[in-house]
Amino acid sequence: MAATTQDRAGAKAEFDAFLAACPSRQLLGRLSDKWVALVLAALGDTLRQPGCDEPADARPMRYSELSRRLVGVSQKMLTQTLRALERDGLITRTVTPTVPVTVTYELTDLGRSLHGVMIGLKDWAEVHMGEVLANRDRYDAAAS
Amino acid sequence: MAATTQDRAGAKAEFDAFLAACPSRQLLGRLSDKWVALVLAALGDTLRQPGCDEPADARPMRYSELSRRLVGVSQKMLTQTLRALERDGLITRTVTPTVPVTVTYELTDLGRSLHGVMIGLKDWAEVHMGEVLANRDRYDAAAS
DNA sequence: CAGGATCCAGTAGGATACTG
DNA sequence: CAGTATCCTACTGGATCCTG
Repeated sequence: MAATTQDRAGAKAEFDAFLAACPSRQLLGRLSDKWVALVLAALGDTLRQPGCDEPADARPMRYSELSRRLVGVSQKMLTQTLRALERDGLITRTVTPTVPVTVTYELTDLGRSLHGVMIGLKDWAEVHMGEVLANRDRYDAAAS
Repeated sequence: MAATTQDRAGAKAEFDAFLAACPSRQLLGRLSDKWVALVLAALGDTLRQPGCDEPADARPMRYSELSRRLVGVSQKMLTQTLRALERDGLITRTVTPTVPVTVTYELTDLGRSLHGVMIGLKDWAEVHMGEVLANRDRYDAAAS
């Protein structure tokens, strides 16, 4: 997944996010979004529920299911994020003409390739939260 | 680095970024920042320069060096980002009282543990940029 | 149910000028 | 060199109302 070494050795990407004009800089900005991380995490996480330990394969999720999982997300942000991810080809949107309509979202292969990174980010935040909190206290105390 | 499986198996974190009130949600929001990703990537990337292939250990970077590497960053954003990262204990700030003053930034152990994830994100953006661009074209064309 | 449309407050973030 | 301080705009993003 994190093929950092390989990338430099083999076919070097012609994109460089360190450069302001590079499209990858803009893409990085797009991916660096709380809701993007959470949506991607949620969509890939469905089968990793308590009880089941194997990642298996992701189950599509409905709009309402996502909005319930991402506690506090506004429908505007959720829709906006989903649209952007769909446009970039990270997720698919499937409309089933039931009454009322059913819409499901699912990771594409491309989205799955990013899922690991996003889970890594989310997990890092959860695992190191305590340490970060302690660091903040120390920093703020020093500035007394 | 991405100990996703391990985290669930072992000591489950008491933080859950899916919950709005959880501090880790706010931390995720902070980390989900273009400049955070680029600063962290830059600080850990110093020894992985062309020519040298081994990651070895990161060299501290000066403020001006960072601002040159992160093309297009404003001093406000750079300073703001560096302060936040320092407060959270991800980087250290060292002032050497030369004339004029020299300030260097370096990853802490905590910062290094996040570096891999951030590099993963940046590299993903660069590697899959072409594919994403193609997906966008297809999406926009379909909405004609 | 799954959004679209609109309004509006808050803030992110650039530009500029100044300092130890 | 490495910032701090201030101003100001543009966009983010929540709240609200409406629809197929």
